[in-house]
Amino acid sequence: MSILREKILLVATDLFHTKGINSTGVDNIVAVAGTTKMTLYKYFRSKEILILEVLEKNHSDFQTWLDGKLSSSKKPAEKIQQLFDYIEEWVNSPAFIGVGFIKASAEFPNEKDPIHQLSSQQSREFRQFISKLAAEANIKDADGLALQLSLLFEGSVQAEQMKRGSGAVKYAKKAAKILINGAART
Amino acid sequence: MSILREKILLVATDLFHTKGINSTGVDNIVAVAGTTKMTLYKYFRSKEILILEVLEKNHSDFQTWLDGKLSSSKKPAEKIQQLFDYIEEWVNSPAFIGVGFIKASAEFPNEKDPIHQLSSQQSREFRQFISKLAAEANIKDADGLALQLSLLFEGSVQAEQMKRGSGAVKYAKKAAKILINGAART
DNA sequence: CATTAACTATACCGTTATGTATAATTTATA
DNA sequence: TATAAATTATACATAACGGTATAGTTAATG
Repeated sequence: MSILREKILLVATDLFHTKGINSTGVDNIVAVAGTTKMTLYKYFRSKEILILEVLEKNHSDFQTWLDGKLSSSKKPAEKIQQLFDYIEEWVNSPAFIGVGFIKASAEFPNEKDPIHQLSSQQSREFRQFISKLAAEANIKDADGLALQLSLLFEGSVQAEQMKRGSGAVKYAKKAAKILINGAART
Repeated sequence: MSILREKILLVATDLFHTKGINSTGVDNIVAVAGTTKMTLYKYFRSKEILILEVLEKNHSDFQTWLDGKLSSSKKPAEKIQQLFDYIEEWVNSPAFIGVGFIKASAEFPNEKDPIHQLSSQQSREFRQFISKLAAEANIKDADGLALQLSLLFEGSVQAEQMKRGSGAVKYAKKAAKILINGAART
């Protein structure tokens, strides 16, 4: 609702990705967002809450975007085939800055940490999303294929983080097609 | 050479992985290592230098271990096939705590940062190592296959970081075999 | 116009961070 | 034992961190 709240979320998202989460202070965020700490703490009780909300927004935004893209294909078998086409489009878009739950799990390695737990949950949700696509395409070991495709996905994002413009997704896409076709035959 | 120097490197490695790099202070390191800051700063000019040395030791230790394992196989075609067997052994060993350059690149996203640059370099070196294995096994697109296998590797480590004992490597191994066999036929 | 809500400005608290200065103390070695 | 090197102990400097308190200011709304 509030314009400032949105702005803070937006700026935090950007700074977290370009500078790292722990290396981004709230002073830094409010300065870039053009507001003050009082306003930030009015909308977010703590920095941890802010981080969690940023993660949630990122993840739901991506899922919404991906759902929209995939909804154009009617046949399930086409959907899973096109998954990496859209991932490639997304990763190679100028707006791409990384995947929140991958970075967050590295900065908050403790499995008891709420931030780590949310990251882990989002990673699992994405894998289940792929598994559902695979199951609808009548692939027998849907979970197994989904796990493999998620490895390619996370590996690609990791590679892109190491070196922007690495072109890793192109090869991930090729690998994905091979794995999907292999799984479909069983 | 110095016993304290080794101890500091060991403790820093452990804390960086279990708590994160930016969340681990030098006070914390020296307390666990049973020494003082003066000694730490005698051996390492700055925390950044310490991080870089930890990364270098991690990487060379892993490469040395992997080289040793692979040297038992004489035939090149066997080596690339066994790569993920050893990766699985390594990831599932109790001593496994993660891959330094993956975490470091997440905590230091700026491509100009020396820590990020070293991470990126180590990731590239590992990929080239796989590529050499593939080339020796007479695989045509050795670089392409190496990239794909490295995606599976980094994705697996990422998955294991999200949830310890995920069993992701088992499926990465299966995927690797499919991709290797597919590439070998070309 | 008056009231209320949203927002800014600024100073501050306590803690922790990296890194250094200084002096005392242990350990090794000639 | 005398000397030098390694290590400890401790205090400190400086800065940044997350978070709060207080007061002032703007903007919307009845």
